[in-house]
Amino acid sequence: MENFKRYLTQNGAMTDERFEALYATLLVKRYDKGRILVRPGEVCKHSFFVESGLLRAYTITESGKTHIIQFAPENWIINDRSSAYFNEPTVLFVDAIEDTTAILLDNDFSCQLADINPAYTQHNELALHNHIRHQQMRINSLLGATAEERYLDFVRQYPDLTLRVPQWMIASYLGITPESLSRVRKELAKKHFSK
Amino acid sequence: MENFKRYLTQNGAMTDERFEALYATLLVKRYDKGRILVRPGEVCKHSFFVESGLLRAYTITESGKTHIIQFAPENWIINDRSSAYFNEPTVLFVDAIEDTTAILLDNDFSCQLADINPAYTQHNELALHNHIRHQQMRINSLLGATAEERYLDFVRQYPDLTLRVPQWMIASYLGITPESLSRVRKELAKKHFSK
DNA sequence: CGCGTGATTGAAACCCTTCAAGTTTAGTGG
DNA sequence: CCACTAAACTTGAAGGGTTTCAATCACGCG
Repeated sequence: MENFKRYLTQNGAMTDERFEALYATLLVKRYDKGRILVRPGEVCKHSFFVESGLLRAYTITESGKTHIIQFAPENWIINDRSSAYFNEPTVLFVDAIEDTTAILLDNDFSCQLADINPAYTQHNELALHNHIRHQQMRINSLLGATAEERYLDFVRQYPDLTLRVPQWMIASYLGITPESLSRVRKELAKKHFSK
Repeated sequence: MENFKRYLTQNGAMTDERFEALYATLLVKRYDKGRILVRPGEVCKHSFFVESGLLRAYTITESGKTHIIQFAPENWIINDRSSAYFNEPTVLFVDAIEDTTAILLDNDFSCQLADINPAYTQHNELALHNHIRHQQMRINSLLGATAEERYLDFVRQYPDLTLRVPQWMIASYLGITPESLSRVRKELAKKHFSK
C-alpha cells in the first residue's frame, strides 16, 4: 500500500486517518504472471492501480496479431477508460507480465476522492490530460517515425521498461515485428560501437 | 452562434438568458481559408469552437513532413489540450482549410460553465473521455492496419470530411503519402467495379 | 489563356514483413 | 546442480507494401 498512499497523499489533500479509512474499503489483489485480468466483451467495473509488478493492455486482431496499447508498472493505473466511462464492453485484454499486486478502483472512485477533498477533481482532470498528451505523442510518432526512431523514443521514455519487458512486446507496442526490432537493435549497436 | 447554442443547451443545463449573457463575453472570429491560427512555440490561451468551416491541427517534422493530428468541422472544438492545460508551448499548427467562423474559448471556460451549472463538469469529463477513446482507436489502427484499411475506416467515420478535405491531407492524417492513397483508391475502385 | 495546385501513374529503391532456420536464454524437474 | 525443454532472440533470404522521384494529367481561377 506504500506506493498507493504516496500517490494519494503527494498533493497534501489527504490525511493519514482519511487514507486508512478509504483504503479499508478497497480490494487488493495479487495476480500471478500470465494471469488475464480483463477480456474483450467484459464491461470494465474498475481500474487497476499497480502497487507492484507490471500489467499490460492489448488487443488481438482477427488475423491474430497483438497490439499493445499500454504498459503499467508500479504507480500506474490501467483500464479501458472508454468501457468504464461509457459502460460499454471493452475490446482490450489486460494481463500480468510479472507477478503483480494491484488495487481495484471502482469507477466512482474519483467521485469518492472528490467528496473527501475537492482538490481531487483537479487531480483527476490532470490525469486525463496527461493521458491525452501521451496518446497524442504516440500518434505523432506512429504517423511518421521509422522503427528505429520509435524504438529510441521508447528507450528514452521508459528506460526501466526496456529492461523488464520482453523484446517482442516492445516490438508489438511500437507496431513492428520482433524480427525487425532485433535488426534495429543490431544496427544501433553497430553505430554505437563505431563511434 | 446557432451551432454553439445547440452545443451548450442540448443537455438542458442552460437557459436562453444565461446563454445570451455568456455569449456576450465571448470572442467570435472569422478566418480566411489558409489562415494560420496557432504556431508551434505559442502557449495556447484558448480553444476554438468551429461555428462554420473547417480547421485542422498538424505538426511539421524536421524533415518537412506534415502529420495531421485532427480535423475540426462544425461543432468541433480544436486546440492543444496539453499546451492549454499545462501552460507549455505547443508543437502544433492550427490553420483554416475553409473560410471559418470560430468562437474563442478561454482555458477557464469549462470552469465558467461549471459555475453556471455543475452539470457541465460532467459535460467536460465526457468530452475528455471521448477524446481519449477516439485517440485509442486511432493508435490501434496505426499499429496494425494497412493503408487500405485505414482509409476505409476514415471514409466510414468521416464521410463528410472525405469529400471536403483534399486527398493529400487525408493521406497525411492516415500516415501515408498522397501517391499511396491515390493507388489505394485505384485498387478499391477496381474491386468495387468487378463486383 | 496560363498558371498553380491537386491527383495520377510509372519505375526504382527502401523499409519492413514473412517464413524458416538457427542460437541463446530462462525456467523446470530430475 | 545439471540436463532438458520451451520461450525468446537472432539471422538469412525472399517478398510485399510504401515511399521516393519524376513526369503527366485535370481542373479552377485570376
